[in-house]
Amino acid sequence: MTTLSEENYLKAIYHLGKQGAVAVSTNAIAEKIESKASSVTDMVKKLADKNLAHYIKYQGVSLTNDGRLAAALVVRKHRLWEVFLVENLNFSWDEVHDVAEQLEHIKSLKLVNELDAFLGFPTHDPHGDPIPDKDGNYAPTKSINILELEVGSEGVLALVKDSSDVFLKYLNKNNLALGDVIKVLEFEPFDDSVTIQTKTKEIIISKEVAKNLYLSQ
Amino acid sequence: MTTLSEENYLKAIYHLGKQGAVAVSTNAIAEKIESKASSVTDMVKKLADKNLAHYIKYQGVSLTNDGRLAAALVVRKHRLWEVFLVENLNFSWDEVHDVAEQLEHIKSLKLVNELDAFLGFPTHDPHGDPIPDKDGNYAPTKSINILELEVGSEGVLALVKDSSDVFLKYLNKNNLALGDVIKVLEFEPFDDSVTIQTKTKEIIISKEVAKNLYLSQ
DNA sequence: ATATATTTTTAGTCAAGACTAAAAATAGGG
DNA sequence: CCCTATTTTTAGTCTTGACTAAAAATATAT
Repeated sequence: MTTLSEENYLKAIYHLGKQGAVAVSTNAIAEKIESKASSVTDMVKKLADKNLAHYIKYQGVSLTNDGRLAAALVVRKHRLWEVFLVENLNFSWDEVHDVAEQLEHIKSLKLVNELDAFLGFPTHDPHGDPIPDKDGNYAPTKSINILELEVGSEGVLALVKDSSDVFLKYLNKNNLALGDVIKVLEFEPFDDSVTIQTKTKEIIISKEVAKNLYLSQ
Repeated sequence: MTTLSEENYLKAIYHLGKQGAVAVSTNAIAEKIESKASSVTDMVKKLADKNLAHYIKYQGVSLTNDGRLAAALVVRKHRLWEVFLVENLNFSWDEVHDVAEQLEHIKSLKLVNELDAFLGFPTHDPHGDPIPDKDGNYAPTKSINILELEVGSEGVLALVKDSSDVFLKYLNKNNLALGDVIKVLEFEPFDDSVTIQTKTKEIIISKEVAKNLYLSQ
């Protein structure tokens, strides 16, 4: 059985592992989890003892199959609860994170799977992130970042990578939501900002914003 | 902010306080919570420091107004989640306890209150226990124990006091559920067993069982 | 009323998980 | 290739919440 703290480390390694790196560094985990490298070293040894992680001193960490499945289950729970909060309890997409962060640690296989069924087996959470199935798998996402599109192309806003409430509130303010049709009108070479056509108006978004918006076509 | 452990102590004192006693004994709490008296002493001091409990050495513990409200909120959450599990996630009444025991510690006022609304503001959980409102209050229950009825009187099964899965499974096996009409047919003086008419058949229940069944009329 | 039994508290440990400061290993630049 | 900067680990502490064993207070019984 995994503790709450172990689950948070597994999740951090899981997410960091997704973005390329074969082995994740102690410091990267510490930063993600807002703790210190020394604490990470301790915990990572424990995960290795439990056969949840591969760990070689000074060489970084990666998940074992067991560890990856455990992490995926936490992510699955997190995202299913987010759907529940938005669809059934009138939460908005910028309010769900902290609560889902707690709910993801509730231990009951029946609970997760019944919740999944109750929600109609959703494939994505309110931010467009994919929901892993019981075995930790999900269909590879094919959405593409705005910065990689051609001028004139359009698509549907399918994923926002940053789920912080500051960013989501920015999107709310600009009337941008998942499912909206967006058209790329112009790239500005000076600062990499992008002019886009939203469902209500034309707006200029900075590179930092554009980096977090993914469209499906 | 209360910790998970503090909340469990508050809940124990709250429940023990309901059954009469003005001040609850260290040993009683230890037994309820399956810990040791010495651990209870430590925690109770902490609760007193936080103004959640009144505590006099060797004299027992009681809750302050703040403590009682905090405890009632935990109970409120526990019972609301039980309703959700049974009504929406296909849990049966003997499966909900362990999961609700975890869910009751999720911290989010919005979550509790939205859940309450989603469920249609239920007044009782699946075992017939009353659900406290936001302020910790609930209508006094007027159901009466089977052992206090007259022969020939009947009522609706409104509350089962023991919510352990062993007991609930016994009731399932005998086809007894909340809302069923039950008639008292005979009291046996030798062992205080009771013959009752259920919706399907006549059965004899032991004193131990009868003690836990409450009818409303 | 005093001796004994029971309950409660105190004192001292322990494990989990986090931290700081210092030591060790690795990486990078000249 | 060596010297320095950075990263990672180790060693030692701290806090929370629990425990055991011993001491202190209270309750009970003759």
